[in-house]
Amino acid sequence: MSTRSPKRALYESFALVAKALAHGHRLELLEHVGQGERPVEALAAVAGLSVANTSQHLLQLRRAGLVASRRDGKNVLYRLTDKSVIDLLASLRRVAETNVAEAQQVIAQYFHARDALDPVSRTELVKRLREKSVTLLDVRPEDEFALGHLPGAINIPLKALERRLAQLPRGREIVSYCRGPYCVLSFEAVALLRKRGFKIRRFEDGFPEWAAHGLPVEGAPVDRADG
Amino acid sequence: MSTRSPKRALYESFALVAKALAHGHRLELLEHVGQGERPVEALAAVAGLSVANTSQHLLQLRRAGLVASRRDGKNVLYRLTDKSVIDLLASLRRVAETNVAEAQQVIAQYFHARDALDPVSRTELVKRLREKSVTLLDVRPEDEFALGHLPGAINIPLKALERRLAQLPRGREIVSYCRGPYCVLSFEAVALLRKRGFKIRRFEDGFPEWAAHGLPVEGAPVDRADG
DNA sequence: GTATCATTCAAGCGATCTATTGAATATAAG
DNA sequence: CTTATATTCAATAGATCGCTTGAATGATAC
Repeated sequence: MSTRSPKRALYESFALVAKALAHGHRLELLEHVGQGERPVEALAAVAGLSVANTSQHLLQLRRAGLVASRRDGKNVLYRLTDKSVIDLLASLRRVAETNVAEAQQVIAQYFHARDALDPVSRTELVKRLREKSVTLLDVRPEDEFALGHLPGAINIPLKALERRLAQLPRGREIVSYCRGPYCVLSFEAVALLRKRGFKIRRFEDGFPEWAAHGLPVEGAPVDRADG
Repeated sequence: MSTRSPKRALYESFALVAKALAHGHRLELLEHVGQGERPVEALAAVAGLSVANTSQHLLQLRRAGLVASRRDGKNVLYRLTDKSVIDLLASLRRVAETNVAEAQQVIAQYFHARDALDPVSRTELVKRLREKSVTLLDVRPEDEFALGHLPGAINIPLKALERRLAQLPRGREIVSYCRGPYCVLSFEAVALLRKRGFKIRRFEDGFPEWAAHGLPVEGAPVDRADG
């Protein structure tokens, strides 16, 4: 391996991590793994990939130290190794959105309402929750909600939103969130609910970022000290 | 390009940035570009690569938005696009050093004295400089020093250190720094000077990180508002 | 204009990466 | 022990990447 100088060897180790990030499918898998511990099959389903392919990508992510796995009966559950992975993904997004024309174009075109949706920052959300002045809406699928969610959030998956409007408050401000800063679910939730006359804004991050900053979460399995 | 869904298109843009980081040579080039604006030839020389190869790598970095370039006479000068690139590199290093066995091994073996060298944090260094209780030593080559350095630092390139010991204070504490957290120059400087009886510690980061945090620098060309 | 220097482009070959397929392994259930 | 299920391994073909070579471009100097 390290037939080169230590300097080179170190750069190659860093490159190994970057290589693991260097594929759209793996970045998508990381976002899904970030919602909580899940088996390969479930990750394949949400990412729209074959199981074998998903397995290969996950193994690559594991070799790079970005995810870890444990066996649970017939399943192998994958999780992020570390909060530092969330930071890395955030840095990657930031560079792309400030410096890559194609990313800016996609964001402008499909996430156009981005600023118009009046995003709520993490610190603002913490404050608003403390003073109980907002209703939190989690629009992810039920199984992801079950793996952990922001405290007090109600879960109405985007697909069910239209027929469950009655569960949402009319006067009170709502803040919706989902898997991360570029997860479409809460973008669409805000668009839909505003059309229906609700007062709603978007949380600028998602569940994994919230948890990675050490803020309280509900419904998550205990973070077992691994062996 | 984006025949896929916007979500996929966005992931692919992010992957494009990661791809640019996914090669040891490009990471090394980024560290050198981070010292200041330099022509291709100079970068090729410090990185030990052919000019053509260096040019290709730099073009890839440019496509990914990590570096920018401008022509100055016969030369094309490359620079980092943005402070966010420094953050990204720092995040990448952090993940590798906490989660990748091979990186940990190299660090333990060749940068062994890492903790023993008693690194000085950025905030501590700011404080010590304010109270003028340390001498700052920049051990990078002269041309890099000329492109910008920490305020008040004296420049003695590592190669010249042994014959210029007289320029260093005996009683006073010295802090040395160079290109970044894993640049070997200041590791070796500390090792050498301690053997010679000097009181010296290592700054945990390097010049680019200092500058990226908005701290004052000296000797740098003005940051022209680009066109 | 011609000569010179720095950089980039274009083509090519070997090496690496990706997705698929079918077989192998590990665990659980009957 | 046999069967079923989840995941991984092994082999493969096609695509992409990395480096070298030699030619082309851009800018300066004469």
